[in-house]
Amino acid sequence: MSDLFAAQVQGRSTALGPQARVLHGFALPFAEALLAGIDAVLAAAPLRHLVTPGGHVMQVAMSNCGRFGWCSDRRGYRYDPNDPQTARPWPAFPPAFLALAGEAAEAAGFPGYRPDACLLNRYAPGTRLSLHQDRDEDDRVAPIVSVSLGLPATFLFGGFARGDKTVRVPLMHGDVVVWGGADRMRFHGVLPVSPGLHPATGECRLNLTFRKVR
DNA sequence: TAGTAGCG
DNA sequence: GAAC
Repeated sequence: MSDLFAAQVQGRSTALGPQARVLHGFALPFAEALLAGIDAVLAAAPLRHLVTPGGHVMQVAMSNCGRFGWCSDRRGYRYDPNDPQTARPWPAFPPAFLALAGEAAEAAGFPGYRPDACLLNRYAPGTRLSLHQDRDEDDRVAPIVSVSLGLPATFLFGGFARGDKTVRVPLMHGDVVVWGGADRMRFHGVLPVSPGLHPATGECRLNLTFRKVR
């Protein structure tokens, strides 16, 4: 068994790599505040389906909050301080977002985390996100903090080339995945979400992905 | 290659 | 899962 992917369970966390881990249930105490924050963000910056540079409509519905928002269109991927749909700045971080992101990062070995962007993803049943790298940030060392809410999903965590072997990580409501440093540029994705009904979110999975763009 | 179609 |  490879020690990189050995997935050693230590209490309520599972190692996916030297600087990548799953914090099981870490966001549960924050869930109510996070969901309220999501509602507020989406009221100002509605979910939308972005188009990839290849011209395909993404299955995941997205929005953003924070200083920068991740955007995609036929011209490429980028971070924009404004919502292209409204020409207005993205909503500020709800306070609970920053608290959770900082505490989760610290628990995973990244103290002093100060994200400046948060991508909101909504996965309806059947929705997937194909394997990719987060490579549009200037800072490629600061961790990604990914929070799962609602319906469960299977996270794919791979290597540094698309074709590398992937590990399947079951993620439930309240789980947080943190990867940075040497593991920051690993490919990752999400398998199609199975239909279901979750008390917190209804018929969908919600994901918050924090990044440090600058 | 933040995706799909199409074949084994 | 490989090819595009």
